[in-house]
Amino acid sequence: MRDQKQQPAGPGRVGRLSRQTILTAAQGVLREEGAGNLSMRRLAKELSSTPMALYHHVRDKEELLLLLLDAHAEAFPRPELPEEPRERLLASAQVLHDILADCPWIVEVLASDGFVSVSAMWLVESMIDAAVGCGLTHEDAVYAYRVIWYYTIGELTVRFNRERARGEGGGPPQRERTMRVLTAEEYPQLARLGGRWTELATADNHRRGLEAVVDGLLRAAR
Amino acid sequence: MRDQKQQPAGPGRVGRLSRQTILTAAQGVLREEGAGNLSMRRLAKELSSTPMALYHHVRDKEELLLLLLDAHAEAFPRPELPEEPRERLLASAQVLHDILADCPWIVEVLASDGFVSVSAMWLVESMIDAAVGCGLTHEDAVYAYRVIWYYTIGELTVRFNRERARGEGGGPPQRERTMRVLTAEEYPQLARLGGRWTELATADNHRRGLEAVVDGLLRAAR
DNA sequence: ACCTGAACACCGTTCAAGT
DNA sequence: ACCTGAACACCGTTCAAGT
Repeated sequence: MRDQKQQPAGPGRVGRLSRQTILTAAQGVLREEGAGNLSMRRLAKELSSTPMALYHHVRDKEELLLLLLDAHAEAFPRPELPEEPRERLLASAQVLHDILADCPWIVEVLASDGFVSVSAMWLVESMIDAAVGCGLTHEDAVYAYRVIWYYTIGELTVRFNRERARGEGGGPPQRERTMRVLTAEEYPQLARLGGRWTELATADNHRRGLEAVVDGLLRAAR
Repeated sequence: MRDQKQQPAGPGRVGRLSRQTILTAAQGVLREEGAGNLSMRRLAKELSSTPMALYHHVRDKEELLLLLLDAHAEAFPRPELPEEPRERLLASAQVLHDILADCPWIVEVLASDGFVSVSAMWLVESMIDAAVGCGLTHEDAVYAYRVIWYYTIGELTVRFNRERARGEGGGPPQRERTMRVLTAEEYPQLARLGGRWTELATADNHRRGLEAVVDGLLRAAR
């Protein structure tokens, strides 16, 4: 895990709290009450401690979230990847997506310019290698990774937000959320866009778009 | 603008406040102090009113943001679009991106499953029409729109977050933000990913990725 | 070094009352 | 109908002190 070296076994486990106990408690809150309820104060309460005690073990909330992401990525099963480059690129990107799909709370942390977790860099490497194997220059392969990254987090952002709007994930009581979606009254031409506007986004469809994106990125290769 | 019909000229302009004055004030705060400082309370102060007064004109903060997005989209110049379908699809998607690129504050509202602003539905239609013109079925064209939408908001999310991390956009005093980026110490293989990891994401590069995505989506057409 | 209590500077939103 | 004041139920983070 990230920062292993800074806290190998020396300081950090003298007092009641440690990075590890904090992380475990955070995972508990996430599991029981959802991402919307994970706050430094809630977490302190969970540990029968004070908010400030936490700041002795993590710099701030963002670091905590990064640590959680890293732990999640590390625990995620590492599937066998195909050898054939294009298949390998697709499979790696799919794993990346699947890792993140389990973490609605990373939306707050998606800030970063790429996948930040050390525990998942093997995936980034796998994707770039596969793209090079497909005939892209190294620079184009890095760029291809970025485009796939954008597509992935775009899909996830929309997905998580929709779930949140529907009240999944144990958020607060969830007052009636009218799902502010365009109505035919506001926008008469809506019908032209085809029905089932909202029902199209499932896991399968992520794969389908992923294939299109990848093929587009590889179209000029070799 | 959205909800024009609900407040044509009847109620809503009797008291000191109206949707319009609130929107104008919000645009001011956005311009002067950035998205991070736009709160219902800040806005009430700007209008020398109370937070609750606002709730008489907008349902909640989300509606306010949607209204702002819609006004922005409406004010955005509507460029001439090329006739040729592929070029038209590319150009429409680029305009969609450019409209949103001016609104760092929409990240909070990107919840929605597609572009929600009525004032910009012409773009969605343009994209879907162009995709059909390229030989996609209507259903595939709608799906293509979604993939492009994911790519677009993914790119924007990363872009805005990077800007925020760098302290642009008039946020709070911005304490030293060490830009929690992977270091070579944490991840020795970092060099393999190529330098200029962060410098690749500019407007030009959005276009380049967009072309790849579009070509991938159109690859099986006709 | 590790933890506590109190405080700072905020949020969005609701309730009950005023005009 | 429109607006106010006070309150509810929170945030992340800092400061000064304790052991």
